[in-house]
Amino acid sequence: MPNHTAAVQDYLKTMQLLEWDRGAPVATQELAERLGVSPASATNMLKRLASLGLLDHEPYRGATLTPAGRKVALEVIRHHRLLETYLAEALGVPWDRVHDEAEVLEHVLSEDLEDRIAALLGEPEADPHGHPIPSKDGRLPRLSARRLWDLAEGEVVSVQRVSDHEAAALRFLASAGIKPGAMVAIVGRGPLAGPLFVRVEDVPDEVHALSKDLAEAVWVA
Amino acid sequence: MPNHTAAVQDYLKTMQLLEWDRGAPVATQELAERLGVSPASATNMLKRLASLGLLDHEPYRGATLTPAGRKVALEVIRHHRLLETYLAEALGVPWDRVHDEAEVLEHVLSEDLEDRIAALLGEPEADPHGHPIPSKDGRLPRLSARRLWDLAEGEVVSVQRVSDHEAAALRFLASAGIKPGAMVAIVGRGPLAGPLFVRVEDVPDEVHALSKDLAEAVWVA
DNA sequence: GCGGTGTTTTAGCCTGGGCTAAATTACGGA
DNA sequence: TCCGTAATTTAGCCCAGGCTAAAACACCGC
Repeated sequence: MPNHTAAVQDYLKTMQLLEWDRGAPVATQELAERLGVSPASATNMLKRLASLGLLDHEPYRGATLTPAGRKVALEVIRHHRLLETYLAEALGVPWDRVHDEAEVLEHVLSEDLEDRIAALLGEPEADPHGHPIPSKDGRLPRLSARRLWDLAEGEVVSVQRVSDHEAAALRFLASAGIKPGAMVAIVGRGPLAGPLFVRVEDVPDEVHALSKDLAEAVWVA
Repeated sequence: MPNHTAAVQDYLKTMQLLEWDRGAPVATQELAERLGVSPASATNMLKRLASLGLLDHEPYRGATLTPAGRKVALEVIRHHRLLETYLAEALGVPWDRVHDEAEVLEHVLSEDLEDRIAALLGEPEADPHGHPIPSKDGRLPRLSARRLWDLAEGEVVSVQRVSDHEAAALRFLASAGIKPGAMVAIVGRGPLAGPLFVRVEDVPDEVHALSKDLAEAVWVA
C-alpha cells in the first residue's frame, strides 16, 4: 500500500491542493500546469493512478481523489508542511526558501523522523505560511474561504495564510509585513483587475498596491 | 557538472568507499554486491560513468575514480556523514539508525542546508561512528589503517571508528561500549578465525568475544 | 600451451516517467 | 443542429536503471 514513488506522491498532493482551491473534479491541464509537465504526461499518470484505485478518472472530464488517494496526499502534505516549519525554526531557512527545500525532502522523510520533528516542534497546526498541517490521522482545521482580492474597500481583516509556491511573491509579502496573523485594511482598489491598495496595521504610514495575482494568494479570516 | 541522479551518486560513493578499504581498482562484483545490484547492472553503469569522465573503466579489470568522480563521491560522503551527525545530535536518532536515514537524505540535501547543518554542528570532523567528514574542498584527515582484528594479544588501543552499514553489529558494539574514543584491550584470541576476546576499559569486569566480521569492522588508532 | 572455473560483459528485455504529434471529444455560438 | 476551438487522449518515442541468460575473457593448474 505505501511505497509510492516521488512522482506518484507529487501528483496526488497536487490533486488535493487543486481540489481545495478549484474544486473537484480536477482538469488534466490544470494538473499538468501545476506539475510542470505536458498534458499528455498527466493523462498517462492519471490512468495509472486510477488503476491503482487512488483516484477516479472520468475520461475527458477530469479526476477526483478516492479516499485511498486522499490519504496518501494528506501524508505528503503533512510531510511538506512539517518540514517547512522545521526548516524555518530549527535551521533558520528564510520564508521564501522553505517551500523548495521541503518539496524534495517530503518524499524521503521516514515515519520516524516525521514523528521526531513533529514532537520537537510541539505538534504544530500550521506551517510558516499559515497553511494547516494535517494530523497523522488525516484531519485538518477548517479553512477560511475568502481571498484578500475578494474583499470590499474599508474591510479590515486578519491574514490567515499565503500561497507558498512563488518565492518572489513571498519575498514581497514579507517585506510588506503581510504574513499570517497580520491585520490588513483595504483602502481602495483600481478598476477591473487593477491593483488593490492595502495598509498593514503595524506600518500605518505605508500603502501597498497588490496585483490581482498577489491579492489572490493571500487568504484572510 | 552537478545534477547527478541518486543512482550515479550511489555508485560513485561506493566506489570511493571500496577504493579506501580494498584498494583500487574496484572489481565489478564487489561494487555490485555493495549496492545490492546484479553485476550486469554494475557493468552497465560503469560504462556510463566512464563515458561521463567520472571514472576509468578497464574492461574485465576493474574501475578507478577520476578526480572528477572522486570530487562528487566526497561531496556525497560529506552529506551522508554530516546528516548522520545531525540526526543523532539534533533529533536524537539512535546510533544504529542514522545510517539508513542518511542514505536517502544525502541525495537531496541542498548546498544551503548542508552549510547550515555544518555550521550548527560546529563544522564537525567525524560522524557518530568515527568516520571523518570530508571538508568542502574535499580533503580529509589521515585514517588509521589498523583493524581491531589485526592486533596482538596484550595490546591496548583507542577505538577510532566502526563500520556503519550493519545496524545489528552497531547495536552490539554500542551495548559493549565499543565506540569512538573508548579504550580497548586485547585479552586473547581463539584459534584461526575464532573469536577475539577484548575488555573495554570503562567496564573492566566484562570480557567480550568478537567474531572476525565484527573485529574487522572496528578500526583503532 | 590447454582447459576449466569464475568473473565480466553483451544482448535483449522491462518499468517508470517523461516528451511530441496526431487523433478525438466537449462545448459554445451561429 | 452544426462547426470551430480548446481540452484531452492516443500513439509512438526516449532515457535511466534495473533484470536474466548467454557469450567472452582472465587466470590458474597441469
